[in-house]
Formats: sequence, structure tokens, C-alpha cells
Amino acid sequence: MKFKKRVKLSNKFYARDSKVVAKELLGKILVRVINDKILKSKIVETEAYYDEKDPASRACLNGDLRETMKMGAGIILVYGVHNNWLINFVTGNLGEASAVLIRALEPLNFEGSTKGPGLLTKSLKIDKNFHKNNLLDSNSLWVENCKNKTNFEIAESFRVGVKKDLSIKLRFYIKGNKWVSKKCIKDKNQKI
DNA sequence: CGCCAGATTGACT
DNA sequence: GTCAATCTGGCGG
Repeated sequence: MKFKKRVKLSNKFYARDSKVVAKELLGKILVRVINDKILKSKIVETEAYYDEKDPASRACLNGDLRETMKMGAGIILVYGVHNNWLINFVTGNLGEASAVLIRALEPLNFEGSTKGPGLLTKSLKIDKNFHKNNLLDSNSLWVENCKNKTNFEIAESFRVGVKKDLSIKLRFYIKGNKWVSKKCIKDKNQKI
């Protein structure tokens, strides 16, 4: 009996600069298991967050979120804001605070509203219970490489919704993908 | 302890 | 266009 070769992303993948990880997560497959049902979706929009020198990052605050951001590559960080759960993957080396926010997904084998960071967590039933879980161990949530190579263009812009952004572009999305969040398509905040 | 702000969304004037 | 919902941590009394 032959199993499909699992191509779950490894610790090495996440243990790099969060900007690099954010960019490379585009097109990868997020797998969520709910009661033996496997929901697969493609990651189409991400944002990178850094340590204390990033004014938009929760690492600027003392507390559990900052500590979680230092827990090492592959840890899941769930952050509640404005009545929404936002999911992040911790990146970089142990002790460094950095993470990638998942902003939008394209559902592949199910119906769901996933064009936005708060919406996708609702659709996939991701909440604070996932906080501090590990993508490398979890049997209900992980990320795989895409089997079929698909060509797409990566677009970048400044981050959405943050009051104090850095001067570099840290939001990445698949150009033309209809599941990218509205704000991202409009690029309201983007300066040319 | 109370009140404010924030990486959001949806409902309503 | 405005506003409120919920969680976490900063800050003032």
C-alpha cells in the first residue's frame, strides 16, 4: 500500500527570516482536519512581523504573545483582536521574536469564506485552543508543499490595518487571485 | 480596577 | 460613512 509522500514543511522552512517565509508560504497548502474531514486550502496572502523594533508587532508588548513569538519556528500563535482570531506561524531562530500572519486562503476542497485573517480562522474553526501548538507535531493543522507546481506572480505592499508600519513592504500576495482580501486588492493604503 | 487601543468584520444610519 | 463586538496588555487612579 502506497501512501502519498507527505510534504509537510519542516522546521528548517520556518527557521528563517519571516519576510522570506511569508513570501514562500504563498501557494503552499494549509491542511486542517476537523472530525476526520480534511480541509485543504492554498495560502494566497501573508504578512511578516518582527521583534521589538517593529512597532506593529505584538513583540513590542510584554506578555505571553511576545514570549510565544520567541518559542521557535513552527509554533502556532493565535492572537485575538476586534472579536477575531488571527493565526500566525512563528519563524526565525529560537529566542528571536518574529512571525508570519496568514491573511487569506483559497479553499480547495470545501466551501468557505477565507478572504481575510479573521474570516479564515472562523471558516477553519481555529481559535485560541491552537495557541502554542506546533505545526510540525499537530495532527489537525499543518502546511504542505504544493504537489503541482503552479506559476504565479508574487505582489508585495505595505501591511494592512497597521497604524505604525515599517518603511519596507511586508505584505505578500498572489497577484490576481480572487481570494486575496479586499483591502489587499484595492491597495487603499499603498503609496506608489 | 477601569478604560483605551489594536494585525477586523459586518450591520446599520 | 459610523459603530460595536471580544481579547490582551499599557497605563492612570
